[in-house]
Amino acid sequence: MAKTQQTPAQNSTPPAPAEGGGGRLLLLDGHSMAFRAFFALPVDKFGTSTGQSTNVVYGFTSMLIKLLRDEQPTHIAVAWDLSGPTFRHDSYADYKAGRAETPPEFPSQVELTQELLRLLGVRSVSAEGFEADDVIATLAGRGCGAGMEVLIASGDRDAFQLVNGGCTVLYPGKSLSDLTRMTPERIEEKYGVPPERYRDLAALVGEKADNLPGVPGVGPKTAAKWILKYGSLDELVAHADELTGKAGQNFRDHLDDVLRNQRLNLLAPDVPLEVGLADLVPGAADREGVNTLFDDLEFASTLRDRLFAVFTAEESGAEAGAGEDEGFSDEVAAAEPGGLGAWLAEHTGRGRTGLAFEGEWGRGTGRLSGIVAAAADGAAVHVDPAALGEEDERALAAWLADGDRPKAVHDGKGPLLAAAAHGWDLAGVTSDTAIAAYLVQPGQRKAGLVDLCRSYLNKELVRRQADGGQLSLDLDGEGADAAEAARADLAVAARATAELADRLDVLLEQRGAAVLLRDMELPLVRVLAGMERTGIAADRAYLDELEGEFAVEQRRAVEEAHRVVGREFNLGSPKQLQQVLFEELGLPRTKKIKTGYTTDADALAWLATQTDNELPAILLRHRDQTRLRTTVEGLVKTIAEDGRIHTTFNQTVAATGRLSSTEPNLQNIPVRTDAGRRIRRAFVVGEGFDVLLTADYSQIELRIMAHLSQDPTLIEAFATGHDFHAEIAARVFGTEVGEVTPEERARIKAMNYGLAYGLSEYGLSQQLGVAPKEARALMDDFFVVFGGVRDYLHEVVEQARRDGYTETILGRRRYLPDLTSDNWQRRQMAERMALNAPIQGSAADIIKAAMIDVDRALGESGLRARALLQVHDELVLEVPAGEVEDVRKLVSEKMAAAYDLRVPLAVSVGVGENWRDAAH
DNA sequence: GTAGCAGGTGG
DNA sequence: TGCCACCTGCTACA
Repeated sequence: MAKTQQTPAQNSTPPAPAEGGGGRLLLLDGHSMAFRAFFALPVDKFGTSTGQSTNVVYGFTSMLIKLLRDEQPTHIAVAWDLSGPTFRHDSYADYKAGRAETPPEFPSQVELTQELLRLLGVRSVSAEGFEADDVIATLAGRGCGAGMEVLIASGDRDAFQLVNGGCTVLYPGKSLSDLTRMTPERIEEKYGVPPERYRDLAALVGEKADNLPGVPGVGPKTAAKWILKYGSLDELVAHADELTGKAGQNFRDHLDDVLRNQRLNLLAPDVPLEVGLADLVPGAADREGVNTLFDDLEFASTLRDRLFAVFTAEESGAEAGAGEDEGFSDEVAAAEPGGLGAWLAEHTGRGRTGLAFEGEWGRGTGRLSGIVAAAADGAAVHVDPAALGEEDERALAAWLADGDRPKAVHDGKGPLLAAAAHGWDLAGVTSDTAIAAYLVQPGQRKAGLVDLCRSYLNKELVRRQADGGQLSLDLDGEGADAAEAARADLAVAARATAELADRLDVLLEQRGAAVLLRDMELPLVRVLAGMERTGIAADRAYLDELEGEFAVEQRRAVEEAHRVVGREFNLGSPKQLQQVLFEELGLPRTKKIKTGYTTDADALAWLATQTDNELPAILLRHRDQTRLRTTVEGLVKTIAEDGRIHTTFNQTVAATGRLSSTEPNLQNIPVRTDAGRRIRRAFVVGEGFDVLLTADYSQIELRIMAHLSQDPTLIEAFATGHDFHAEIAARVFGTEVGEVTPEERARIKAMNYGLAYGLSEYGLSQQLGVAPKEARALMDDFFVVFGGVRDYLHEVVEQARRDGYTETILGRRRYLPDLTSDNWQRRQMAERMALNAPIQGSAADIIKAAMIDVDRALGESGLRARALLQVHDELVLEVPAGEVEDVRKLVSEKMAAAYDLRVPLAVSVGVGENWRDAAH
């Protein structure tokens, strides 16, 4: 095994790179780089929910991506140390002795990293009895011999001895990704000796990590000076007597150590290996395997994107024409002037056309700067809306609006609004892949086109524009290329959309959700787009006035607080608040949170009862006023030029099937307090209309619970009761409705709503301010009367556990894998979700159906009234004076008839000049 | 500049 | 120790 000793140093005569080069060989020292990764990234910040650390795998992968991208090697190998002893131990028993223990989080990650490399088609190499360094030296020597350019990524300085004109070491600095190129010049500059003498220098200085002590008092400076003077360590030894001073004496005393060091730090150039250079060309990556591994490691998709970007780039470069099964064609024709109509007629007559759009949209409007239509026959055409002749524009508009030309889009509401701004309609959309994917898997975090292609087609969608098509300054005259890349990207997106739509159709059919997409979500897109385009009028002057008023109150509270405490502090900082309340004023501690003790409204209200100090009350007032002011401020900022606020409704966010509203969120405008309702007063009826009309479902979730549980008592309560909560209270407490006290009613109401959330007895007791025992008793009383509800709640969780998902009345599923988790907390959480999802989700189904029905009925009856907002169980419409009664009737009928439950769907309607006054 | 937390609004 | 959202300000971090 000790056959290295007699071989000459292989780096003394570097083979010149062959003419034209024989490729580029990248060699990585696996353990060394993995170790660097471990210390570069905090281990406690990188881990999965199951406790597997991932900082090494992440850092290593990240570094590998950078290397592949920057260096574009043709051959790659990663060398690993094996656990057993090496020839160096045979020669020096204390080699590497006294090393710190490897961190416990390290070994398992080395295995994961090796697994990842295997999946990526990158060879790992090691040899028994040798270190990774020796393997690298051997491969580097062979690479150089074959005329290849060699790159070595290693955090071990021993590798410096391998550096020559054709071999560079990439040495990591503080962060793993900034690798210094150690060329002969750089080494000489840094250490004062050429790379072939680096071993001599290292032998003199020693290597602490390997337990190889050098000459005491001799650092790199002295060592370099000596080596330069005598030419080499061998010559230095021959002239040892000439060295003067303490250092010279030390050298003579420690000569054995130095010679041992020199012997040991020589890297073996001829390790027997099972692989040859030809084996180091990366094989095909196992994408599915990589995805599965990344899923297990809970890595974000950004890392995957970067990884696959370099690997697909490599492959497409290596084997041209291999793109038939992988990825999507980016071929696209430019529309011939005047020929667009003919092209569309020729290619889109059969099958569904995938569409992709470029431009900007949001807040109810937009602009298109590019469209690609990818027909089912494989052909694709690019259209630049700005450069469209009259004839082509007519042809395009007609085709887009043609309901008989089936189309697939991805997240089409924005493009629909943008198209509308150009005067075009978009009809015949038979799939929106963003929505279809949401119906298949509503909980998923990211559902961009790239992610969906990966999940459902096992294909990579590779974009040519690095910035994803964002506008960038054209400073270097690459405008033409950028435009071409943008077209290619759109073509890829259009083809991907079409293919995805087909795949998702199959999955939806299997899940019985195809109808949900076709008859509910897709028609709803148009309704939502209409609401966003219309917006709701806002009274800016009134809001300005309101803001001033709230600001004055806020300042007043700040001053009072400062006066009470005796110094200035930031009332908005929970941290400073804790300091003041609990340390300076010594008030009793509240509930613990991550960062100390809570200062939330409940806690402050409690503190106010515990002390004579006015501060808690002042803080509460300050919170209220601040909140109101920022809400108003935010709203004012979003008023568009037309004096209206155009929110954006998101159809694919809430896991239960609800809509959400952003920029601004108009679904959480205050209503519960007087001050809050003053803000609602700012939402007014717009010009050309006379009133806002609001219509909401009464207790829709409880009605759904009655329907789903089929509890006879609950159903009966809905059939007869006017005051529902009092009705239930009477049944629970065994009294007449008229005798129910307000307190009893409040308790029952809290429980009624809590039931659908999986409320615990503790939670109920907290909310009611009673002992947990009392809450328990109340729940028991309730379930004695409403046994069907208890059975239902129990059964819905059990069924979800069996099936893996819950379902709404219209078959909208929510998958809850955590129902079978070993982790109690996660399982509990999943059970509460399972309890709630069918109820909240069915309510969402019902109001969505109602919105579509109302919209259609308004259109068919020729009324001008229009929907503006949806707030989960409420619709807000804008209505001309002459239509109020018709609309009131139409809306309440359509909403009540949206779905046939076992109990009636009660709808209450209000009318007023503004949103506050339209309440009922 | 960004991410996570605390706190708060709605249904 | 109650479900589903969104937003703002503060703080620590890079």
